[in-house]
Amino acid sequence: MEHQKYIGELGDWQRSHHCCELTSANIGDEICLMGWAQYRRDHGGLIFIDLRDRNGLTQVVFSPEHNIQAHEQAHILRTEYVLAVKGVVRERPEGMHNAGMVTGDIEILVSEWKLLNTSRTPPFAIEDRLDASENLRLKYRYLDLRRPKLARNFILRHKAVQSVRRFLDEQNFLEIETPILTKSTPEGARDFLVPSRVNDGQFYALPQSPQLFKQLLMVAGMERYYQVVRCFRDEDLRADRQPEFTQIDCEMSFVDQEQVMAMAEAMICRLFKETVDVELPSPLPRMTYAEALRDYGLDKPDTRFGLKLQDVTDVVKGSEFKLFGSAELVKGLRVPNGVDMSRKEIDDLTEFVKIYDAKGLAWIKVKAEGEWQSPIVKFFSEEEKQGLAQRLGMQVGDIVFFQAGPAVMVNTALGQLRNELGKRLGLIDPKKFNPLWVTDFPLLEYDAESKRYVALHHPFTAPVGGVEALQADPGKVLSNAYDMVLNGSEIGGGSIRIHTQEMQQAMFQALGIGEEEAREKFGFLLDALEFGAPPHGGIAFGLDRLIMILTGSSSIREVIAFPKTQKATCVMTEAPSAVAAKQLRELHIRLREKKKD
RNA sequence: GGAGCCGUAGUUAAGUUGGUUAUAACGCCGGCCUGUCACGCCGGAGGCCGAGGGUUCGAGUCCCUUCGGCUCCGCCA
Repeated sequence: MEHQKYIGELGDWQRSHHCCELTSANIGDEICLMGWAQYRRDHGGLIFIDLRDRNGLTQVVFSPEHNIQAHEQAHILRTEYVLAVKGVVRERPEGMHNAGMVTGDIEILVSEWKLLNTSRTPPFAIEDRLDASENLRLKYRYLDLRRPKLARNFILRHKAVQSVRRFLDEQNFLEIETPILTKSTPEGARDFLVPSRVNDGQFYALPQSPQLFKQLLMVAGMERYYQVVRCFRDEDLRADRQPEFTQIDCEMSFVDQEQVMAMAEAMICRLFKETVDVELPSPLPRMTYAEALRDYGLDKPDTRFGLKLQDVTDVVKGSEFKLFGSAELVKGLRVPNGVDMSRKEIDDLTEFVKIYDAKGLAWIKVKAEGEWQSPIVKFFSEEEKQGLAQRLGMQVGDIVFFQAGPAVMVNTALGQLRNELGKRLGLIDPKKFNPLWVTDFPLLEYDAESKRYVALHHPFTAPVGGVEALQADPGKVLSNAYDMVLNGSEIGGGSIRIHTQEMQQAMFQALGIGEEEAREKFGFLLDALEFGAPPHGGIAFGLDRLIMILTGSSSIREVIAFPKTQKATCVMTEAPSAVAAKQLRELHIRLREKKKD
C-alpha cells in the first residue's frame, strides 16, 4: 500500500459516462470516467489501462506526448486501483481496433487523472475466467461480485424484479409487507427461531413464506397482494437451495385456478421477454401430475428432451422372473442409439440409480433384429419379449433400462436416470427454456412414518369436491394446486385456498390436527375465515431459482449477493457466531454444556 | 444423520511403488520497453503440503482423528 500517499480527493470531478457506452460516435468528446484498473500494460513509454466499471471496459492511454505529468504518475497504477480520468475520446490507430471489446474502436487519451484509492493485490483475478475456490470467492465476496459474470447476474435479477413489479402494478396488485418476526407453525420445514427478550421463554419464528398473512390480506379486502419477500427455512442446503431465499408472492380474491394461472403466466412471459428477450409459448403447455409421473417419473419433468418412461408392469405380470413378475410397478426407459454403451458406463448408471434406493439396473441391448444382449433376457418367455418389444417400440441400436419394485422408487430412480442420461448424452439444448404447468396434484400424501396424511402442498389448499370428497376418501382427493416447472425445476407453485371455516376444519381433521391444536396454532386464521373471507388463491415463485435458470448458473449462490455455505455459514462475516453472555441472559437463554466423550 | 469428491507458494494445479534442496503457470517485486489489449523480454522473492496424532531410518505421499469447501441421499408443507 506504498502508493497511498498519492490518493487524491474526488473534488468537483463528475463522471460523464460509463465504460462501455462510448463509441466512435463520441470521438472528440471530452469525457470523465471512473472505475477500477482491470489490466495494466505499461510499456514504459506508453501506458494502457483497461478501466472497468459495472457496465464494462474502456481502454485509457497515458502518453508522454499528450501530458508528460499524467503519464509519469501512471507508473504507480496496479490492478484494482480506483481512478478517475479526464480525457478525449479518440479512434484507435489503424489496425489497433479490438473486435473482442465493445469499446474496441475507441480509447481515452488521458489529459488529467486522479488516484481515488489503492488496492491490495486481490487474492484472485477479477475476471470471468474462474480461477478461485468457492471458499475464497465467498470470503472476498465483494471482489467476486466485481467479476462481470456476477455483475451481469445481478443486473438481470434487478430487471426481472422490476418487470414483475411493473406488471403486477398494472394488474392492480398492492405491494404489502408482512412480518419477519412471526409465529412458529407445525407442518412444513423447520423454523428459524428468534428468542423474545420481553417475553421470557417465548420465541418468534422467521416466516417460511407469508402464506397465512397473504390470506389474511384477502380477508382484509386488499383483493390483490404481492411482495418480493425473503423466506427462511432451516433445512439442509443444496446447489439450488439456501436457508434464506426470495419469493415473488401473489394472492388474488374472487378468482378461480384458471385466472391465477393466466395472471402468473402473463407475468412470467413478460419477465422472459424483458430479461432475456425470449418469447415463451402462450398458453404454456400443461400436464397433470399423473401424466408427469407416468411419462417422466417426477412431478417436475424436464421436457427439453424425449426418453419418456414406459409402463410395462402388465406385460411382465406373473413372469417367471420374480423381480419383474411380482413388482408393484415395472417401467422401461428406451435410449435410441444407446447400444454402444460400455460396461463401465452402465456400471456408473447403476451406481447412480442406487442413490434413489434402486437395488440395481436391468438393461437390454438390441444388437440386431431379434438379438438381445442382456443379463435378464433369459428369464423372459417369447410372449413377454414380444410384449416388451412392442410396448417399448424397441429398435436395433437401442438400449433399454428397467426398474421394478415399489412405485415411488421406480418412478424416482428412472426419472432421475432419465435426467442424468439427458445430461450425459448431450440431449439437452442449454439455450432452451421449457416451462409448463403441472396440475391436478393429490391433496394429501400418506406418511408412513407418522401414520397419517400430510398435505402435499400445504394445509390451506382447497380440495376438489369440498368437504364431502375429503371425508369420503382423503387419499383420492385432488387439490386445486398448480406448479410451474422450468427445465426440470419447480420455479413456482400455488393453489386456490380454503376460504370457509368449515372446510378448513375438515382439512385439519383429515391431517390429524386436533381441534385444540388447530385453535392454538391457527386460531387467528379460523377466526378470520368466519368474518366474510372471500374466495381467493395465489402463487409464489422462487426468484433465486428462476434467475439461476435464466442466467444458466449451476448454483443458486451465483445469483445471491451474499450466500451461505453448505453448512449455512457466511465465510465473509463468520456468521453464525457466539454472543456475549449478557445478550443470552437478556434473552433468558442458557447454553447446554457441550457433549464430551 | 448418511455417501462421494476435494484441501500443496498470493491463486490454480502437478507431485510416480514412501527416498536428495517440493515443481509449473499465472500473480507479486525490481529492471528494460511508445501501440498494447490476459502486452513482451530479463531477473528476483515467495511453502506450517488444512490441523492433530500414528506407522517408518525417512511421510506432501500410508493409517487414524479432526476442521473446512463442494455435490448428492435423507430433509425441504
